[in-house]
Amino acid sequence: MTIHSNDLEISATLEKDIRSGKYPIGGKLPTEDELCKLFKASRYSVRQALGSMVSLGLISRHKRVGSFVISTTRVSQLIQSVASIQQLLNYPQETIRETINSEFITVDHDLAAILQCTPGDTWFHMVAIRYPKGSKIPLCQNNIYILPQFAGVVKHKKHDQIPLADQISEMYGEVADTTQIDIVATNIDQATAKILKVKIHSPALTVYRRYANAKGKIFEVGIGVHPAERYTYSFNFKRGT
Amino acid sequence: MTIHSNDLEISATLEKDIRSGKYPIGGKLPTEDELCKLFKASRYSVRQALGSMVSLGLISRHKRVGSFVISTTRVSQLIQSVASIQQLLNYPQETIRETINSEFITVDHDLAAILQCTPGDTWFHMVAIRYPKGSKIPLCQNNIYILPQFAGVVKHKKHDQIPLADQISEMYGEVADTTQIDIVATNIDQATAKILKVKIHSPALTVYRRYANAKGKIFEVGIGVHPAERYTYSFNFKRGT
DNA sequence: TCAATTTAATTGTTCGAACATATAATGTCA
DNA sequence: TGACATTATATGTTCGAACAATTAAATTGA
Repeated sequence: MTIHSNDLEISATLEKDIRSGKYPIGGKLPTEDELCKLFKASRYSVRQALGSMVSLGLISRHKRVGSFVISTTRVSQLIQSVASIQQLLNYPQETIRETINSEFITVDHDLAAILQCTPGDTWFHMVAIRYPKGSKIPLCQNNIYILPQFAGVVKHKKHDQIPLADQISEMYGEVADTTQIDIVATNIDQATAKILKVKIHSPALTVYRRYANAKGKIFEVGIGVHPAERYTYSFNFKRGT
Repeated sequence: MTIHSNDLEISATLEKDIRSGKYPIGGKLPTEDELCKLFKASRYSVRQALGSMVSLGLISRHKRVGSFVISTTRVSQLIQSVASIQQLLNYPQETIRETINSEFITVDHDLAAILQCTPGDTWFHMVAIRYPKGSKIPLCQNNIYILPQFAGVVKHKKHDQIPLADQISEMYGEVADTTQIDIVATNIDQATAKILKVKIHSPALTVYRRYANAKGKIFEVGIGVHPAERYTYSFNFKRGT
């Protein structure tokens, strides 16, 4: 293609040499200068090549020291990425959340384990039902617990339309850095069965969502109970790099 | 820090200008040459800056045309990434898979919907039970379907220890490009209840895993039935960029 | 011997220049 | 008018050079 030897040729050759064992794991690659002479290329191209190998997880580089082989194969990861917290739950677009109760509570022993906090702490508790738009059949029951300082979200004008975590982010600047999701199979108890209009003990998917900020502090926990036939948790992974 | 104006200053300034509306969405940034004069920097630094803005999802660039603003805020995504297919199921490290049956089958109408193939196709079907190491209590029952040309995996020496998808990748070079996971709550039927040593109709988590190659062709489908109290599907997301 | 200082090797950043490449816009000709 | 060729323009790639920054190793000194 081009008249110069380029960064792609260089990294491809080095990658081959690493796989072949010429540069073993833990071994040191030639310095940039040596590679320039080896490939008759400029330092620019050599550095482009080495840079791409770093991002592929093949080598690491250190000032004053050099480049070292850390793997013979590219790190290839399966990645799921979602644009918003709402997508994590992949509800059909058009669903409505209706809050049926909200109050400040004192955390007991059992709840403390779920919220990963200390018994006696105060949290704000909301119970909500989610319906498909225009339908009377509830999709799920949601128990939502948030730190008391964020209780003001109930006054948000679009309160019932956008996810609570987004409201908290918008109103208080507390942003979900990590989101942990646990999914378990359960039987629906009597009280919930009545709300969801299903038979008692029918199977359900219960989804725990824990939102934590960058410091690891959990500020919202949602517990969704979904009748089995009304909800499938579904997602997919794509191989990266 | 440095005596030159650098790529970070340039991209920071441009990002600010985009947020302030100086360069609105859909608008065109100055050309590289103009930016060089504007920032009194070399084209190298300008291009570094523009490159980073592309990867942040702020602008797009086109030869002969220029750079265009596509967003006023960085794309910030929640990302789950796993290193291996095994982690997708997050079984405890030490579990054993025992194959209790394997045969070639002809796909009927119902199964065709699950395998997303045509009724009458031939697949290879295996039934396996997974146990915690040293225990007699089964963790789950697995129905695994693979394309017939990969049936040779049963002869693999470590057959019962490494994930099937990894074996197929190793023996046949067919690699999972995308993996779709569907999770539903179910009741355990009589036959499965006996195998898993639980009461009939007790709740279970059923996990469908569909592995497809880069062309989108599904080559393995696994259906795992996990008694509720023995398994929780759990994962977490971290905010990217 | 050991701590502080200096040296030197290597990667990191930036520059100016040249040429390659893609393509929108323009021009040409039947 | 419309198909085809040409041109101009902006981005894409590579070069050689200079200096900055970091830090392992060597040197120095008490």
